[in-house]
Amino acid sequence: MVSVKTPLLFVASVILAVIGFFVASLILGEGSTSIEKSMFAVGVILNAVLIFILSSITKTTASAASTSVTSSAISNDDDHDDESDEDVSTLYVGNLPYRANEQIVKEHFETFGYVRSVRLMKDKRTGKRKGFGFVEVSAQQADSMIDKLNDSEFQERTIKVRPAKDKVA
DNA sequence: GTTGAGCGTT
Repeated sequence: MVSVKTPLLFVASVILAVIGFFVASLILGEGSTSIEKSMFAVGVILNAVLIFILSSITKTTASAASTSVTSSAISNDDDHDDESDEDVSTLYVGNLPYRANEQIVKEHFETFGYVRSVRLMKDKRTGKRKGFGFVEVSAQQADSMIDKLNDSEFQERTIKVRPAKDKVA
């Protein structure tokens, strides 16, 4: 946002400084020193900064409409996490075997209902699975799937299935 | 290549 407009401010300041320097040469006359001309140019730069701040505040308000239009065009999430169509609820599943991947977990959950997506949490550094994850299922079948899958056997382990905290649509 | 209670990611 600001980082995009910062080069513009720099270029504008330089241009205005050059213009201000020559304007100062005309106004102040031949007897003026280069310091006086430079001070005039500094004043022009400060004006440019002030105009930039005011315009940025104005564009922040004005860009709200254009941003909403742009964001609607940007928000084309082609991923599998598009929740705009289905009514899904996220389930927390814990005590998973480390060797279980997302595909086998999804297949196991699909035996009891619709599964939107499966995300098994991994360590950010090593990338190894941490033994729990989140499964987005149909909100209509969520309670039924929890009842069927919680404390059930999966890969020689008793998994825990509960409604996920926070991020609930 | 190991471990075992846990509520995360863009």
